[in-house]
Formats: sequence, C-alpha cells, structure tokens
Amino acid sequence: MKTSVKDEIRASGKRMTRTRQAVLGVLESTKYPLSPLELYACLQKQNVAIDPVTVYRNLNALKTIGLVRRIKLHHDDQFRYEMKEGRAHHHHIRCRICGKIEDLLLCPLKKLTSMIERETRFLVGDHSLEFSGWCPKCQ
Amino acid sequence: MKTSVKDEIRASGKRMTRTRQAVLGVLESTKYPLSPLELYACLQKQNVAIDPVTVYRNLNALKTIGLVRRIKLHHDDQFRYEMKEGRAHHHHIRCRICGKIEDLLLCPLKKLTSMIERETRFLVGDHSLEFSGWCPKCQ
DNA sequence: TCACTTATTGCAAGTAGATTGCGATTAGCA
DNA sequence: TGCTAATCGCAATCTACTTGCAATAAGTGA
Repeated sequence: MKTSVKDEIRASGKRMTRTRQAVLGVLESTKYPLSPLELYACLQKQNVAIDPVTVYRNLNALKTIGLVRRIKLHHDDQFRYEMKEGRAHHHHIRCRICGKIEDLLLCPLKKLTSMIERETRFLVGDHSLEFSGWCPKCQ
Repeated sequence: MKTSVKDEIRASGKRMTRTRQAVLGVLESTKYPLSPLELYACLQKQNVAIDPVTVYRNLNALKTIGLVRRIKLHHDDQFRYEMKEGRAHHHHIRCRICGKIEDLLLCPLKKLTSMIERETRFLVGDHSLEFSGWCPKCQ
C-alpha cells in the first residue's frame, strides 16, 4: 500500500487500523469492483479476523474520504467498491453467466452531454454506462 | 387499457384480475419508471385495496410475460418498472435532488458495441446508460 | 347458468444486503 | 505511559423483496 493512502486517511482525521489496512489491501489487489461481502470472504480466506459490519463501515469511510468509489451495476442487487486512485473515468462490462466484470477504458459520452442538456434542460452531473453480455469463457 | 394487453395476458395462461388491471392502469398512465412501493402508494391514493406483495407478484408476472421492463438506476436501491409496449430502446436521466426521472430517446451506443466486442472479446448482449444531474426546477 | 380447476390473493414469516446502538478496544498523540 | 476519540465486534434493526399457505375468484366447459 502506498504511503500516500495512509497520509490521506490521517489527513481526514481517520486512523489506519489493522482491519482498514486489510480492506485496502484487498481493494488494491483486485482488478474489478468488489461487493462488501465478497471482500469479507476474501479476508476470511486470508485468515484476517474481521466482522462483516466492519467491512461495510470501512468501505463507507473510504468512500467518504474519496479513496474509494461506490458503484451499482445493472443486474446486480448489491453495491460494489473499487479504488479511485490511478483509475480514470471508466465503465464496466459484466458477464451474464459467471458475473465476471471488466473495465472499459473508453467513454464515448462526453460529447453527448451538452446535447442532452439542451434537450432535457437538466444540468448533467454524471453518467453511468454499463454493458452486459457473455465473457470469452461463457460464450 | 388496450385489448391487446388483456389478450397477451390470457395467451400466456394468466388471468386479468381486478388488481392486475389496477397495476397496469398505473403503469400505463405514468411516464417514468415506478418502483413497486411507489406503485403501491399510487393505488392506495386511488382507494384500490391491494397488498404490497401482490404488487410485487404482478410486476414479476408482467415482466415474465414481457409486457413490462424492469430496470435499475444507478444511485437507487430499488428496482423500477415501466411498460414495454410502444416504447423503443431508451435511457433515463434522473434529478439528484427531487428524484425526477425522464426518458432520453437517443441512444448513441449502437455503433460502439462492435468496438467493445473486439476489445474485450465479450459478446455484448445489452447495455444500460443513465445520466444524473439537476432538473430545471432544482437547479 | 353452474360447477370445477387452478391462477391469484392476502397475511405472516423469511431472506439478503446494509445500517445503527452500544459497550469494549485501540490508534495516535501529548 | 496515559488519555481521548476513532474504531471494533456483536446484536438488533431496517428496507426491499420473496416464499408458504390457506382462502378467493377468473375463466372454461358442461
């Protein structure tokens, strides 16, 4: 884990605890967004003693600081979390069979925003875009 | 309610009941996707005697037949339902303040699909796209 | 029109994911 | 080392939704 992460946590008045470090460790080493309970299962495999509630609370805290991003995928009834740092604006594709999630690095929507603002008179703040389909293994 | 709707229900071996008719009535007269409990509240205002469970079951049944579409918006922890009929593929924009939801009729993503398939080797089945921001009243 | 079959309903209870209350623990600083 | 408040674990609670079951009623076929 990078020193800067610990610094950011301290800077916000929060503490770097054993459990928080473990949660961050899993998030940093996982390439796709994790649900709280998936993360909890990961920690159990690593023999980290932790309560599921603590995982929830840590994810919330890290989201509040801004270290972690919370997302909700379309055919998925739980929230997922991913590290923000070093990850630009991106979207996801998810396999309908095995649930595998991958990043999409392109975003074709920036140009579209002003058109939508004209049409709807909404002021656009953000967008979410997600594809689903079948991953190479499940086709 | 259109006769064809009743026919489709009968054709699938289901029955047109008082409650199902009421659920369909609300869906047909609402221009944005409703959550089961919003729909239930609507029916209560209309003095329709119905149990929330029945709303859930009817929405599920109508989804199974294919009359109704179930969607999940990004910062929303419940499912929403809208009539399928007469409504082409479209996306939504949602106000962060008041929750107002409007349809977006454009979809810029059809061209993108083959590019994503090449990049990820996924086979793309569907996508979801949603904007959030501030509606005219809340700006 | 009536009787029969079975989809549908209402009520109660159960799930899953997430949140909250509270007393015990511990990080981080003086 | 000792203090203070953030954090933790456990139990209880909450919300959205589902399931079980006995009672009801839609639609058919005589």
